[in-house]
Amino acid sequence: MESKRRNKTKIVVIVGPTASGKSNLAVRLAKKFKGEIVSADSRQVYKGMDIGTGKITKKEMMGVSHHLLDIASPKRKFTAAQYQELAGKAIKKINRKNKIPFVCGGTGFYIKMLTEGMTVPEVSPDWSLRKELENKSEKELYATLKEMDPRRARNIEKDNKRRLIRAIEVIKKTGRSVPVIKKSFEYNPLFIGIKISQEELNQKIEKRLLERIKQGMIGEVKDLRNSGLSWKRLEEFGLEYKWVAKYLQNKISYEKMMESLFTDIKKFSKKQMSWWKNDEKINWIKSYKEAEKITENFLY
RNA sequence: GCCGCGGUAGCUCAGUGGUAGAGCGUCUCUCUGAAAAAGAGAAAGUCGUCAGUUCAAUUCUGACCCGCGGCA
Repeated sequence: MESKRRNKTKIVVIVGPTASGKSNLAVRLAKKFKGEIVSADSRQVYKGMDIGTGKITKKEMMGVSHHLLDIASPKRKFTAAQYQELAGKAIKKINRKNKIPFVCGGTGFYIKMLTEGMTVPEVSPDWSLRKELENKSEKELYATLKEMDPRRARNIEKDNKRRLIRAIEVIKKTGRSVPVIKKSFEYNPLFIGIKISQEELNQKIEKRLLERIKQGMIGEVKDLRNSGLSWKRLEEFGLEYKWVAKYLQNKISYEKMMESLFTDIKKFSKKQMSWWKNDEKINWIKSYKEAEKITENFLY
């Protein structure tokens, strides 16, 4: 096992819920161990979405290079497969400079795709087909899938419309069954998770939200709208963008917006944890010192 | 003090003479190009208290307690 691992690129992966202080930990570690950061965040990839996503500022970067921020237009949908490819490239690039890649972010699915090298069917989304299938019921879609791809039908969730549509999309385009997931572990990762109680996290979330408001989060959403994004699209992004957009359309009051933001962000943080809490590969740390020590042992 | 309305799951409320439901929340879980997305499952109530009618009461009756509104 060890000899096998020796040839693989070492990466340090930092996970944790929103507001737990991942970015700061990543920067400190990267600075100490000559690293660069690869973000794993499905919203921070978009340009113009800064305050609402909690994107790190130039100053906070402390000179450490960051990859996969501001690489997509919010007008188009960025996908997990694109992420996988671009993150892979970024890691190679960092590696060639003899630096250590530090993957840091809150999107569990992206991290999983990257570290487990999941091979996802190479069929790009067909939005008109999806729209068409959207009109059918889950039952109908399941029946269709069962006929076209019984293998995939066996392990899919019958009530999950979105996934049923995707599976049908794949079989329609390729004519072949949705393949069983293959995993390839290209990297040798060290997983570091930030341990924090839900109560403490909730306090941080509330404090941070008030700060974001002060920093002009509402104006940011207005700007995005003025740049041509539809309200529907803004709501699709979720959390800050969703609730501020509803507020700006006068669908809800300011109080309702704040209340929904608190509850939704807390909910989101719990959902994030469900990706990691039972993962035995993760080293849960409580302090920077601990993280530094584990990283040092791992790298040298 | 009188009149009216209400007291059912952590919260907001349905409901029925045969010991109860929903939404939200909580907890588990899934995750095959939207993942801040999409979906699944579970736990949870002495139905305000006491008494009466009844084979049977959360449901009907009475008293009491608590909350809200109105009149004094």
